[in-house]
Amino acid sequence: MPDDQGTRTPKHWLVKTEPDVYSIDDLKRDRVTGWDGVRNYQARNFMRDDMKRGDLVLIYHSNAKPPGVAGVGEVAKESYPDPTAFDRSDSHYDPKSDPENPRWMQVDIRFKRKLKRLIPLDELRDVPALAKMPLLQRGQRLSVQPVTKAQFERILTMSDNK
DNA sequence: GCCAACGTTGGC
DNA sequence: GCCAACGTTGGC
Repeated sequence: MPDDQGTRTPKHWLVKTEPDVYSIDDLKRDRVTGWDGVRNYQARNFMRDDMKRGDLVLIYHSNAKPPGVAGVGEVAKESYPDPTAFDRSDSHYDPKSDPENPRWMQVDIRFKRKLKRLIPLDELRDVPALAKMPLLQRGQRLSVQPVTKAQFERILTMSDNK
């Protein structure tokens, strides 16, 4: 039986953003934002096929000092074409993405909350229960990735219990 | 700023 | 379909 006939259990995700470009504070200010600019097929497929309204999302700051999980959002709108791919003036412009047959898709993410403190990457690495997170696998660079409910909740605990 | 690890592109 | 060259990611 399909698990999403109105009773689908929310899934959990982690998305990366460079805070110099777009931070958790920017998301807090905007309340909802289109998660545009993703130009990796595997990440796109997660957004296009698997991210559903109400899914919970860890917001991860990459290329930061330190890098780490900064907050929580939720999927506010499911997959639709990424308009930046059609915009010649945008740094993510892709001439191969045709509005008639869009190559790149995005979801909208709504701000839920900042963590009480940023959980640095180093600290995540120290937790055995998180060892299998895609984020912690050597060399991986996926900017949209699934996490398990247990991993998600564990990270929230790390923030809230100190 | 460096560079290792990836992903994509395009010639063949 | 191979694979070298190139571009990007992202921690350090």
